[in-house]
Amino acid sequence: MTSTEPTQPSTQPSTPPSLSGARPTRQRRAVAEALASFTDFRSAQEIHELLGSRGETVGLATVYRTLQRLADAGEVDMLRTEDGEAIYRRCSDAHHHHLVCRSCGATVEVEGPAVERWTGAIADEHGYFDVSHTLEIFGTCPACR
Amino acid sequence: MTSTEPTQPSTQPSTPPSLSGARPTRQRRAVAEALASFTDFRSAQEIHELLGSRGETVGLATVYRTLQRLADAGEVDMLRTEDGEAIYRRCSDAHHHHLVCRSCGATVEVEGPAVERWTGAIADEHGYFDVSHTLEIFGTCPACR
DNA sequence: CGGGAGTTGACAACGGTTCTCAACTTTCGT
DNA sequence: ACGAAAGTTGAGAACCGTTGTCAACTCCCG
Repeated sequence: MTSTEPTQPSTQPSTPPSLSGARPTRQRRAVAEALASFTDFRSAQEIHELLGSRGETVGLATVYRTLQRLADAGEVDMLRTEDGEAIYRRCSDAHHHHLVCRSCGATVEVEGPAVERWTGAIADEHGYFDVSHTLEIFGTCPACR
Repeated sequence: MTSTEPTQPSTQPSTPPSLSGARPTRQRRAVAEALASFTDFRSAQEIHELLGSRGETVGLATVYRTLQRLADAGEVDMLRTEDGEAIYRRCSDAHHHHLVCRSCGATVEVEGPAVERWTGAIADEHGYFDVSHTLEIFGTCPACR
């Protein structure tokens, strides 16, 4: 039962995901650095725009390819919004979940060994292996009451 | 820590989701019945084909509309596959989660008071209220090993 | 039976994502 | 260092699941 601080516009920098294996081209580095500049989930298109607004020109297709590669390599988390859009985020090394405010989007990272154990146990119980899970908690934050 | 049986090609019939509120047209009934004929998750297009192969002609748009309506009404569960496609399945009324096979889609409904309590506690701890959550477990089922 | 609200379906439009392919980089072998 | 092979890029087209459009049709109620 732990947590970090809420992550509204938080813009503190961080270490970009490694390009493990891939050729370190200007474009790939740019995407990796962009990922380091935010902590919440962003869509490929948003990341593409972000790069554009910084003067880094990187083709949209390249952004998609790079994100996909990073996701495959486990360097970033990828998940789907309700409407099917893929969103990405560099993953902190620790596995965790999000408590998200429905109205303002304020996010708290939470983690709990209990859930991790539980999902593992459930999967085991049914013979499923190679298990992963997604869990998001939604609510209204104190500021929006 | 509970569960129901795995839900492979199991084809035993069941009660179709209710059309609560909506006009009981031939098409809506057909979709509801189709949903009753399987227990795993299917895409809108698969359901559309299923209907076609049964001689029930229902427009694709209507299938989408009906599924959406049922999902909004909580009559069916909707979730997204890894590649963003929406898949549907009639659901039991009790709140529960899914253990889904990544490769064949076999689904087990699971429930666990522990998680429910945990999410509530976490939310409380941060002052969030009006809480809900989503949780899906993915893995490879024994049959697909 | 009549009329308005609700529903349908063919088809177009949309939007996110992937594909294509020629031009360009990077990396190696020598 | 040089050149060739392999990998990467970007613009645009193609894809495909999904949603919108709108005239024709159904259902329900009086």
